[in-house]
Amino acid sequence: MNKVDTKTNLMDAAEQQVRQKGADGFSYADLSAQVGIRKASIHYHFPTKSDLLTAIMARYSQEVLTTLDGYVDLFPTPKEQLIAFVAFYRSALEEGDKLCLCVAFTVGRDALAPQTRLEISRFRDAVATWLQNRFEQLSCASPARGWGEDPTAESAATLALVEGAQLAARSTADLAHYDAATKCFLGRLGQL
Amino acid sequence: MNKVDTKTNLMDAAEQQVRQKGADGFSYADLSAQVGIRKASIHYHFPTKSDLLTAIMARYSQEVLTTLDGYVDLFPTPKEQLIAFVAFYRSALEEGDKLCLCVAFTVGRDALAPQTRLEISRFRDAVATWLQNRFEQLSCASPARGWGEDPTAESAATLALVEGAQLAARSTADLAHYDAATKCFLGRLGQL
DNA sequence: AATATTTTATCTACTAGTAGGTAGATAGCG
DNA sequence: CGCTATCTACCTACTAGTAGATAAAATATT
Repeated sequence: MNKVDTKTNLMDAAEQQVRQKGADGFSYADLSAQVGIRKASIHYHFPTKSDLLTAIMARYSQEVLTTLDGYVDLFPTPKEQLIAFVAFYRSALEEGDKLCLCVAFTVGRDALAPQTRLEISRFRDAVATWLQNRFEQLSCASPARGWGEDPTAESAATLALVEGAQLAARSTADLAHYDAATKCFLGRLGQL
Repeated sequence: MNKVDTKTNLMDAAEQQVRQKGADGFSYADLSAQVGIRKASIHYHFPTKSDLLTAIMARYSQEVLTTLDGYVDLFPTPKEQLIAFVAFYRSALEEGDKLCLCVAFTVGRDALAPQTRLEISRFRDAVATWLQNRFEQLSCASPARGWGEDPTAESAATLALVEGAQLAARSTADLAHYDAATKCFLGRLGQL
């Protein structure tokens, strides 16, 4: 079905746009040019821009959380799972010109529809919980090494670190800034 | 001089708007209503929006760097200076509805004028250098404690942490998220 | 000191272009 | 025929920015 693909194409284009320029940084006209469909036709698939934004946030959330859960099966230790987490947030930057959708949405958060905001905070909570579980396992596996004394705080700090590292990289479109910001964390992980 | 104040009022209003909603999130009409001047009159003071954005970034940069340099004189140890740094980024959040101007600009960075971008990256570099100097002093004062082995990396990590913590707080307009994200860092500092 | 000129800061009124969104026609398909 | 997906054509509201008038204040000239 080519018809269904149009919807996916629109979501792909919109996600890319938001991650590059923010929710206010693109228009249905931009999408129209990118997907090769008339501007008005977009409204058939997504009646309002809010619908579109909510849809891409929900899809993004699902995809990322599936990936993270996959890491739990894929890597045997919490240490390796956390390394994969940092690498995943690095890969989300692509050429240094994109951010995590969640980060891109946060700046203009007040102008978003409540449903979009809900999707965003659900995502953030889920990622934080995932991280917290990793740190809890870490404290069981190798206690009293400075890790896992407060898995909740470690989780919040790690999420802030990778999101902040994305901002640093985005500010000059240079992935080296991401690597610099995450170096110490990875170094401390490596000592386990 | 009331005349000069108008310019300052415009910059104050614009800075607040950008930090709340991003550069694309406000218009000259919004500013007009806020400052009590006709929309067209704003162009007298700032011919283009880019001029205005560059001006507020330059002013912000100067103010923040002056504050940070003040901390070096105000607090005797790098440890206390770093604690003040984390507190300063917390205070920039105000009620949880504002971000560091630099963070707010970074999402829509591609659409900004080159001069604005320059001002942003200069600011980022200056803050990173300030942090690096603190970590270098820290490694002299109390070496071999896990700190200061790589002041450059510690600096990048700390900047990413506070900026990421701001995002976390902004996402739910709750300062507690900032505190959670910075708790481990402050805890590790406190052990010195 | 009185008058003329320029500058400053604002206004009203307008432009071209873009935003998100709507109405209604149309083409293809089961 | 009815449904899906698209189109053309349009709307209203808003965007940044411009043109030109105006009143007051600062500066220069007589």
